[in-house]
Amino acid sequence: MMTTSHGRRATIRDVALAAGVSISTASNALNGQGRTNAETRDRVKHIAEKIGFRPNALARGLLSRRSHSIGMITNDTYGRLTLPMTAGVSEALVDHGVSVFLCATNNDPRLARLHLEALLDKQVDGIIFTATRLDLAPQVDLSRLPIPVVYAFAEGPDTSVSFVPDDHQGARLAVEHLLSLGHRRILHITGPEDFAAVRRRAAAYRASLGGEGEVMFGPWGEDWGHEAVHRILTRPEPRPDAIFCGSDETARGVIDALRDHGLSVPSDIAVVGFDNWHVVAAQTRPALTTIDMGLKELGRRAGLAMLDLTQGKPVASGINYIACELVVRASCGTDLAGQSLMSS
Amino acid sequence: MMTTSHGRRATIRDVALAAGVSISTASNALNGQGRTNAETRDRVKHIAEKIGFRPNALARGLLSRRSHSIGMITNDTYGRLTLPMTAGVSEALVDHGVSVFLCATNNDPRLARLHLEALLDKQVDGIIFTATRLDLAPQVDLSRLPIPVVYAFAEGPDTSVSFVPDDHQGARLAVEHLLSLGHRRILHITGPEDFAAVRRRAAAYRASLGGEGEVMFGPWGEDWGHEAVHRILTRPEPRPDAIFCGSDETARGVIDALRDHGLSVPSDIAVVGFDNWHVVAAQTRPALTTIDMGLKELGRRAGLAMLDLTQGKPVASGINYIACELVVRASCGTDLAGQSLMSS
DNA sequence: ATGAAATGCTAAAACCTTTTATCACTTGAG
DNA sequence: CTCAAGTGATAAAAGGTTTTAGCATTTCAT
Repeated sequence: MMTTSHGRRATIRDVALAAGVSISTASNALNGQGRTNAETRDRVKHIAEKIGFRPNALARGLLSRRSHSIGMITNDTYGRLTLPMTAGVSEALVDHGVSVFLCATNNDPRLARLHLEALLDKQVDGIIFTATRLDLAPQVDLSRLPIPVVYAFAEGPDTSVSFVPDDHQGARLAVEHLLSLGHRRILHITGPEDFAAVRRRAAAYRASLGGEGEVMFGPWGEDWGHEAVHRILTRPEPRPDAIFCGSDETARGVIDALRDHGLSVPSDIAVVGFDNWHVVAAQTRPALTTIDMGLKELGRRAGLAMLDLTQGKPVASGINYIACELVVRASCGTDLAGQSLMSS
Repeated sequence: MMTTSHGRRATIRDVALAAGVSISTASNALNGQGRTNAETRDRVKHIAEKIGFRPNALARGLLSRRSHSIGMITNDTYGRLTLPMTAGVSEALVDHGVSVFLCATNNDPRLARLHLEALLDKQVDGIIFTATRLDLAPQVDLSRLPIPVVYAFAEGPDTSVSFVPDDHQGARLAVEHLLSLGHRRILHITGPEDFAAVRRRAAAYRASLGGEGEVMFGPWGEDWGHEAVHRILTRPEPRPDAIFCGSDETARGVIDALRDHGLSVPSDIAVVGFDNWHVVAAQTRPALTTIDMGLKELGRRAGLAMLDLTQGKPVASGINYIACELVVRASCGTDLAGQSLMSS
């Protein structure tokens, strides 16, 4: 990183001086604007490169009214959801010179307001709001801002642009995978019913089974998996041959409980999870077949939408559902095993 | 958020116009600089508040050469370590109007360079480098930057300022907890020896046992926990009465394996982990007693150091070790149980 | 040879704020 | 009554960039 003799970063003034041209000519040459002699242009560019000139984004932003930075507001201090999404946003934008301010509000309205004010003062080109839960509202009013707002893993008002995982499609993917492996008595053990995502997954599960099926709602966490398994094994009805879980944690609890009861996964009962939370899914024994919500892709999409918005391009408002993916590990048997089971 | 009639954000010009004073007077009044009549000052302030004036940080930064933003560069896409630290940094700085750019490099040198250039262009006041591993070097050269660099959960060159968890003290905490509960044959099952943190924890473990003890190095993950337990249970020597694990994941594997072998935790063997990674530690059965590295506090400290550096205050270079904390859950028995065991 | 058009460059304004130097005016002391 | 000091306000410069309008100069067609 070169600097001029007086220690500061090289400015376009230094370039102009060294090239023996005016500041405007230097600017024109570097940006390909106006009428410039090819020879002059090359000379200026060469000198700029030599002394390591890079335009001051503050000055540029002041003039263009675009700071090339956006704010991301999250209530997540833990990181499981936010960081993959932020990485996706950032990845989509860094090639366009846009950087991302990350603001963790910790669910504190005061902090949220403080962060928002700082972002607006810094003239961010837009704001992406993210939550740990689809149906969680921001702690500050984002509806009357003079800049575009995009919701990622959150649902904004109808007129806004939102990106959320396609829970419906994801749940269908899970159930259809089980069906394709020949399972018919599929149970759904999931989280609390007041979560929007939980209700959607349950609805899709029922739809995939033609309206049949049984859903057990409960708290998040492994304990509920244990508890739910205990309940179904101590009742008379026929046992399920597969369990679709609303989260990887629940699935892990379920699998551990099944083992404790002497049942083997996947040969006695197949299990599929939801989240593809690596630390849980990969470490479960057997490793968990589960649904990946594509958070990084979701972030990337949100970032691209933001880019269009800041460039004045029209973006369709409403909710964009990002497709989930099935990640096959061992807890349902492999696809091959499934095939042979079908053909036998 | 009020705006002027022409739609843009209110500027100090609007304030001056509305108050019937010059721009300089308005600025002086708002900032308490220069000589200003008390009555004028109040009037200007009142009007500024009324029309919702907030100074443009870009213009201000251009003049003061302080952008009131810093960059945070991480190679972590997963978030377990980075987000708590970022939240800590952000929390320490938001009250001073400083915002944080988060840059996930995904371990890609090209991306790292791109991010760094964008940060420098935006005139960030400093950069905090973070890694998922203490002994991981940045993918770009940070040693010749014109702005201060702080290392968080990473060790920079001698002349720089670094913050890392006190692995030594943390490991001692774990071993001493086990000793205080009456355990004497304490085994250490941990990660790969080429990790700096692993070697430190192992050294502290040995030191706490007066140079005795046995360390089993292996890969991270639960599998290694299973494998290690299998080894020690199939050999003739006397069994350990406690196991100190180098990570919560390993600890979970250990506990599960012990249960599989018919041993009970904590009554047969006590187990303590390292990380306090909530999803693992809280869900393990029994819930894991473990060491918390205080990542948020580490981030806060790094943020405060950065604040001092950007204000030209001297900051001692070198490595700052942040104290770990013991989090008691159930896998060693409770402290009370320990007390009664000692007194019996 | 002459007017029009094209070419290459530059001065100046604009973005918004803070600070410095300066001006006009009042007050108080001698 | 005069001079010095103090008071309250302001014009202008500075920070770094881009863009607009304009100025010479050259080229070309007539």
